[in-house]
Amino acid sequence: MLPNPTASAEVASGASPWDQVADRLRAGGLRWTPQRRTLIEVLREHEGHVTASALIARCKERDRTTTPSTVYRTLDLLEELGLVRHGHGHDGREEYHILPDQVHGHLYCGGCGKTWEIRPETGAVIVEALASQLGFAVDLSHVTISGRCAGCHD
Amino acid sequence: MLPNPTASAEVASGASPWDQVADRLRAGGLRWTPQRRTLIEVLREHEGHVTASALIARCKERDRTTTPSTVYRTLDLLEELGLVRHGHGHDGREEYHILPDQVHGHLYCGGCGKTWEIRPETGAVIVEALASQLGFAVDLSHVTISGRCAGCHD
DNA sequence: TTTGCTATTGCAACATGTTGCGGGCTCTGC
DNA sequence: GCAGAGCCCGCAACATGTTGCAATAGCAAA
Repeated sequence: MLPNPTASAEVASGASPWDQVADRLRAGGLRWTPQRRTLIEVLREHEGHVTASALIARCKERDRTTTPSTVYRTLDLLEELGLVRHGHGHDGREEYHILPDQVHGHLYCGGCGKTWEIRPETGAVIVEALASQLGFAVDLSHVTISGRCAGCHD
Repeated sequence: MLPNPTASAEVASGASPWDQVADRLRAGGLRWTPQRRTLIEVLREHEGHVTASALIARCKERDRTTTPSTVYRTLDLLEELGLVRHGHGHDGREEYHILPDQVHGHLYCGGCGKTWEIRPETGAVIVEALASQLGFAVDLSHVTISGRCAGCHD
């Protein structure tokens, strides 16, 4: 593990955004609790997307007393801090994008059940189409678009 | 409104696709029950989109003994018959499109909370982008895309 | 260290869907 | 119009989220 400099100004290269969570919370008059620590630890172990229920399960492994409402509330907080983003899978269930580096959408194939990310170039076409035709600023990351992939056409 | 070209055979003028439901069910060895009749009656009164819970509530008004599981199961059946299509609203809750004349997507504005339909021309751009770049056949009707409308930009 | 403010937790209840099961009802064949 | 076959219903239990409330516990000031 890296040493933890906890710089208040800019982050030294190599530091993880998670290291600052405690301070960022306290700076806002919020609190650093064992339950929040547990969730952060779990999130550090993941990348990409995780369902809410998977996160709850992992938290329970570390702390048997974990309750779902606390996890959901903490995730809301982390979303406000920009550390996660929530979206909905093809079936409407919640999914969390961890440390979203860039906004990207998702495709779900009803044939094979796989999920793909929409590459920025492709996403840009969609965003642009809705922006120019309707003046609508799309947040592609919120939903999973369904359909059939190239390998599953009829 | 356009006439509805859904069925392969022609529909006599004035006839509603709902009139054929009973026969179409029986033709498949399925049954025409009071619970199904109630739901059909409710669906006839609606157009466009309805949430599942709204349908359940309306069914309960007509028949106090309505149970949710029956409604959901019947809606699944009707979806197989092509009379409704389900999708997910911006919050992941189920929504049903009644008598979908053409596939269309939906936009939800997180600012004002309104929902718009994506016009076929606009939808075509999106479908085309994903088809040509990824070979992915999008079903736009399944999800509600979130964002901010022209009136709600910052 | 102690004290006090109040953010946070865990519980309980609720909302929305899903699923397995036993008994009842629809339909068909006679 | 009766009886048999099996589709369907309602129930109960569960899965996933959300919300209100009283009690707890973080944090900072004294």
